[in-house]
Amino acid sequence: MNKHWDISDEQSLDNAGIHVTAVRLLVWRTVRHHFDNAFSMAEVEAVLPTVDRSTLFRTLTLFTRAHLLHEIDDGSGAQKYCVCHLDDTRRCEGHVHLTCLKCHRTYCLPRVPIPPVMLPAGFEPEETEYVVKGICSSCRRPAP
Amino acid sequence: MNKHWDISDEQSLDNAGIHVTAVRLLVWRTVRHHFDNAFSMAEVEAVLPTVDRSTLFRTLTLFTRAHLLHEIDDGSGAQKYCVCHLDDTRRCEGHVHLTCLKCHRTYCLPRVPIPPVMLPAGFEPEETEYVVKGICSSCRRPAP
DNA sequence: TGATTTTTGCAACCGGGTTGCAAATAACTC
DNA sequence: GAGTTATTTGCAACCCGGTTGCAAAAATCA
Repeated sequence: MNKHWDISDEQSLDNAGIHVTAVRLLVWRTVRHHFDNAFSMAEVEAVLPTVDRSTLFRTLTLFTRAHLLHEIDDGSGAQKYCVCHLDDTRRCEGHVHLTCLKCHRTYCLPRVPIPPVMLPAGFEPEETEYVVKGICSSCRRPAP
Repeated sequence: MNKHWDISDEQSLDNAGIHVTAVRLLVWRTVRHHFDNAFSMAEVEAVLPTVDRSTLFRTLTLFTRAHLLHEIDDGSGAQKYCVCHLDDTRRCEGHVHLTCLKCHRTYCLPRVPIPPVMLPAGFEPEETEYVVKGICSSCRRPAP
């Protein structure tokens, strides 16, 4: 078992072929441990005010290309990212996402694959986005 | 049979409870007859340079609230709109969309409903976005 | 150590969306 | 039809998220 949560933060960057630097390690630690669901660049920025916006953008892009993160487009206007939690054997893409219209949090459902549909002949699919918008459980029952 | 394409442009605005003005009629005629697939505000703007951006935005928002248009979020960064072509009895929402990564055109598949998935208990769904990104047939076989 | 590559921060820019406000237009009232 | 009020429109400006050019800083190589 060589799952992500068994290896150190430095290791996982290195395994992904990413040259480890102080900033990258800081960003990676933050997105890995600070957020329990999908996050936007602005949210990371708020937690790490020392890291510049452009650096953050380039770092997140780098992580995404290395398949450490995957991008979610939840319609909020801001690109969201989520740490890939599945084993290497299975791509962490192709699953359903939930997004709350009230608190604007976005959740991955990594165990719920996107059901396929019949596409018109001639269209060559590459990836599919399945986002359910609604009210999440924490927003339905407000804090007592 | 009282389908949209049987009644005049003024009529369909009026039927939707929209107060008809010159600009609104112009915009409605354009989006109805000029585009064969989903369009962005910028595209309408390019066709109607006399109409101001803010007016266009407010008009499209008005049409959307009146269910003459529906919004599509295809991940291009720009909000897309599409004329609702189905009868009043069926909502024109809840179908699959295609978007081409090359030409950035977005197509409605109004006859392909979104297959449902099992959602976690406590989440109250309101609407679902199902967008397939890929290469459309016109982009696969380039013009001879 | 000095030269070269990579990474980072700063500044500025871009596109799409959105708002406040005043002018223009339309609708009411007398 | 003139005067008043409400609605619609255009202008300007702003906001936000994303993105790029460039030079300073840091790391790597020789």
